[in-house]
Amino acid sequence: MKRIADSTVRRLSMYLRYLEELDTRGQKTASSDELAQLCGTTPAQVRKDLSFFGSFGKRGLGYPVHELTAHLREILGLEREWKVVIVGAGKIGAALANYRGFKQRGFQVVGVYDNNPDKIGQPWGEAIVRDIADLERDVEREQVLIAVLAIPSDDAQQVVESVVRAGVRAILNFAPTQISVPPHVSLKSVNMAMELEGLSFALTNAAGNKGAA
Amino acid sequence: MKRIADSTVRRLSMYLRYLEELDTRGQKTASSDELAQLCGTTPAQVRKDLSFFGSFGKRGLGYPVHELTAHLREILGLEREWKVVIVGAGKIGAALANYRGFKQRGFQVVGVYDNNPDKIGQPWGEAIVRDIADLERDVEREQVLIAVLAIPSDDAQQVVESVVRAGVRAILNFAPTQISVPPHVSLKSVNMAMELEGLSFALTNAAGNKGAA
DNA sequence: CTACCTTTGTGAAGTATTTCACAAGCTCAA
DNA sequence: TTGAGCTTGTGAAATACTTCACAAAGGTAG
Repeated sequence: MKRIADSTVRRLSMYLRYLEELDTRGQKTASSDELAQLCGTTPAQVRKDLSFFGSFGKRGLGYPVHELTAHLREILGLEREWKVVIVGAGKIGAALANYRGFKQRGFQVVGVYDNNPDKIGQPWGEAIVRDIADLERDVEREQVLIAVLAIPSDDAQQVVESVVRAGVRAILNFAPTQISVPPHVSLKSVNMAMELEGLSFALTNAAGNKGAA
Repeated sequence: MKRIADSTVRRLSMYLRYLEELDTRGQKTASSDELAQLCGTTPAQVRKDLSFFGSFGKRGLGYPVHELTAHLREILGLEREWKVVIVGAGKIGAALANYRGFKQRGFQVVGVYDNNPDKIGQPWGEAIVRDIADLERDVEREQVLIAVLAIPSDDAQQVVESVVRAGVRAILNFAPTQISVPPHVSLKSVNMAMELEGLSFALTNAAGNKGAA
């Protein structure tokens, strides 16, 4: 199968979000045009994105909402549960663990870790903060495949290496630093400073910039 | 001036981060190769990115760390202070307000707003949570140009319209929904669900995916 | 059953971004 | 001053992504 662009995957995720909403409302079909408007893209883009994975629509009618929802879930790998560990019991970690969409989409937080003795053992949402010293062992035993890093930059690479050794295959990094992973591990980084600086740039060099989502 | 790609701006931001580090350590020059390795990109990319804005390097030697740092700050619009309001006094808002890099880079949080009566008036970091009803008036009076939205999806569009009316020109949106802004307003969205689903996709369709930063 | 309207799926065209590759410039050493 | 060794800056090539545009279907009304 052809390589799928990252931008395409992000849009699929967005289509899914709005299809679920339409499905809840009982809408039976949606055209590429309708989806495009909801998601802020173009009809051609919607059709092209979906066409990488099959022919889900009916000409003259549009896409069957409920079925397409199921297809997208499958494509994105959301039919199964993914075990996730959160490393770093700070504010970002808390925001993530709190986030409802998380569980809804099949991401099950099996543990929260920190290296601060004041936090270890404290209750934290439904869980209890564990010692980061146990992270590697736990990840291996529970076969966790996804780790979310919400820790200071200096500790990030070290934790990455530890969880990768333990079998983690995907990492979502909130530390504002570059980290490196072996080729078989997927990595996404979210960097708030970068986003804000992007806005600063846009404001500074304003000359009819259109804002991008 | 030619339009600068979003990806380029993000990399500039990253170069800046590492240049500051090198500068602190007293390193005088850095080659495109060194920067590329630190940032996980290629030397050609570094040179091309910088070349959009001028010739900062010396052939045979590399880029002068301290000067380039200053140039990048200027390019990114970080020489001035930007007033920022945070809308939504939840976990994400807290994570942002807490974030040191924020102030360091010249983003000054002038107010935190919420619509929950239990939160309004409560201390929150160094500030006090204000009533969202006052948001529009305050933004206008203080001439705030940047708003960060950390509120539920349903409220997002409405708040956007309010702050845009009040003069905001850039929005960083953490609500997992599509929002629309007039052409003169810049918008960036961070969507954790989307990132995680991207990882789920990568794991599901694993076939030698290289992890992207 | 036919005519007409709508909307998909998709090659081809058009843009945008990244990578290549190399002339030109700077430093240093002798 | 010259030559060797690096490293930049940049058109051109390659690749990636988006948009176009239209034939092929499905639906519906009469």
